[in-house]
Amino acid sequence: MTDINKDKVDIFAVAKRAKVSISTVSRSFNHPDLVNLATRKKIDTAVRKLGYIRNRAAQTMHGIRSGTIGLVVPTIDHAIFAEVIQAFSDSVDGHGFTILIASHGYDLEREYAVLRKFLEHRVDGVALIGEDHSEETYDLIERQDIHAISLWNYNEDSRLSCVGSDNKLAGNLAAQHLIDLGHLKIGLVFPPTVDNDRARDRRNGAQSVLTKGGAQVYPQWDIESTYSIADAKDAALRILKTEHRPSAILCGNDVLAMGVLYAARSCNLNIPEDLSIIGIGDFKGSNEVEPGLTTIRLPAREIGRQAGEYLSLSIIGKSVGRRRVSCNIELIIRGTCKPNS
Amino acid sequence: MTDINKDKVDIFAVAKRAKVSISTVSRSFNHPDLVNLATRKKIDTAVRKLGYIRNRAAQTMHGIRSGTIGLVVPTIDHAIFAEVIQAFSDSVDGHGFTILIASHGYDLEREYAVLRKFLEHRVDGVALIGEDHSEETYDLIERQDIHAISLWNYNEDSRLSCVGSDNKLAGNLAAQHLIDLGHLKIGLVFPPTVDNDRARDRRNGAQSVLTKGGAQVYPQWDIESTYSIADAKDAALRILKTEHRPSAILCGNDVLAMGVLYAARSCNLNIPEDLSIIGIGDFKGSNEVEPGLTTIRLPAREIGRQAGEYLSLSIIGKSVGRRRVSCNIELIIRGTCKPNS
DNA sequence: AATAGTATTGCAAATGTTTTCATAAATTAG
DNA sequence: CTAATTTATGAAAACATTTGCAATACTATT
Repeated sequence: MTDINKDKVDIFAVAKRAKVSISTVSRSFNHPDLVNLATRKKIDTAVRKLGYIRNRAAQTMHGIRSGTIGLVVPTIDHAIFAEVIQAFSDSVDGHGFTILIASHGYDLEREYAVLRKFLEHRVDGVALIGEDHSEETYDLIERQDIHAISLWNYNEDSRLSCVGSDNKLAGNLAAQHLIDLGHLKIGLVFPPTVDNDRARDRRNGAQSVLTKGGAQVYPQWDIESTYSIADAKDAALRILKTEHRPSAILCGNDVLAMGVLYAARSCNLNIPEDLSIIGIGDFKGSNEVEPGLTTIRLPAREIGRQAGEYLSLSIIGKSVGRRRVSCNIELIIRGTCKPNS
Repeated sequence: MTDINKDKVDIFAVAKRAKVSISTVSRSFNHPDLVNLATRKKIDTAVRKLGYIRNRAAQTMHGIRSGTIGLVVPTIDHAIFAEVIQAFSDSVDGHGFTILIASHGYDLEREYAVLRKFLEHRVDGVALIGEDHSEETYDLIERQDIHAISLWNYNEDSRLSCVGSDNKLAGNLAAQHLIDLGHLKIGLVFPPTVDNDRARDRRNGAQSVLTKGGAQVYPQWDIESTYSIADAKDAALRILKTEHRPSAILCGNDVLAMGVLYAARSCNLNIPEDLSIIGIGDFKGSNEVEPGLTTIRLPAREIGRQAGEYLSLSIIGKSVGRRRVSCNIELIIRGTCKPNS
């Protein structure tokens, strides 16, 4: 019986079967040019016959990179993050990295816990969403001196490298568009802004332009809604059912805007004749809905791609130092806004 | 200088600082009951001061589980998968597992490659979507004898354990509803069915009921659309603009149904008066759109949760053998279908 | 006070690789 | 034909842990 160690298929089994030493086997994987073609073929055959699969855990122990990148997001199940995650994944995949993913549900303590878990797995780098993180989290990243990047928001003073868009500017642009159209009675539908710098920046950006433009935002028109189309619809119904309603509603993102749009329709309001609506994000479907949603386009795929690219290169060592990348945003005019009469 | 090995913070550094042997440090992590409380405290302090983080790669080499689960999906950026992924992630997270994720873009060769990569990382288990996989993929899973599960589709003959819904039945139910309402001129909008058993099952399920019910599906009403609201809208416009159009359209999923709904609106057709639409899935927003989308609800979260639970337990060893779980689906009647006049 | 446990700790082997160094074989140059 | 290279391979140390076994120290019996 040649198969003494029955089923354990490790590098020894391969070496034995190919009648060479384990060094040669290892070399044939890592530096094939250093081993004879005939030998390599023998090894290859043995590998195939035995169904050998290399053990990265063992490799990682030599200071060799684990080939993994940790991605921590608030939640996977949001149109917006799903798109970023996909692009990020494709991008790092191209460099041979595998993604460890986890969500924290907007709980920064959980975010910290997830980060620690990732570090136990010796990820080569981590990507976080936005800039609101606990001090512990930032500390950990700095002490462990791990490659890290913040996605989605752009901030010239970011503590980490970042790839994202200027969310404050997004708020500015949306508000300015409404002001330019002559709207003065404006409603706001935003997600909770605590521990969420993206939403906060947009909101502040919008507010400042509105104030400057002389618009009124009555408190009862300023509502908070979780990131959910159902919630946003409910919330919007509350504003729209009153006699005294705004002529336009500015939404923190396109999902909320969709909710508002549906709410308007269920009140038999015509869009944009009876109400203007503007969103932020330009998600899938925003262009197809009738009428098409006027919004601020944030280049989700571009952000994910660039972030993945930068982080990969920075790990591989082809790029160093902090970098801050700002991805362009633009106003997309479709059918949900019209001049105030 | 006590810190000879400058920065390398491993179990030795901790041991030295706590003035105990590395065995004791290791034990204090893995079998705390076997080490004296005072010693444990010393170790704890050392760990904190040094910022030590355990190395799972080294642990994994002892046959200890890696604590990771590989999840391979066609794509992350689909409403439907995002929801399943989130639920699955939450579920396995509760058992201490971390997810490795990758997408293959409906390319089964890439799926195989991803699976191999995961196995190099010594994942404790893998989850795949559906039952269409290459023979190589099935082989690999069987030869490596790894815990595996197929999500999303239920099939009593599945080769792997599975947690999902009966997609054929979903097709049946959708078609039956239209038949029951007296529709006979029916259009079909489905995604490509090659290498996609879920879509294929739905389609076959729908077809068989339609045929039995005496409905007509003219070839020009039978269209294929990628999983995209934009594509579906375009496709639907082609049918709807003709004089001779169906009285109802059955869609392979809710995203496509949304596309059809928007297409109808842009043709100034009233839903459901001029056209009935039924989807499959019951995604977010399907309830909120006006009118609400009639559809077949597939319990995405439930599937993700149960799959995560089963796979975790099966890895931990609390459950064994193949299991096939069928998650209930139901017809959700909303506003997009009405009896044919 | 001696004996038998029991609680606590350390030593050393083991885990599956990679890599340095040394050695042997083959090739080339002189 | 010998010396000098070059090519190809193997032995053993290293990586960061866990764990079986042995040794020591303590506690409770009688």
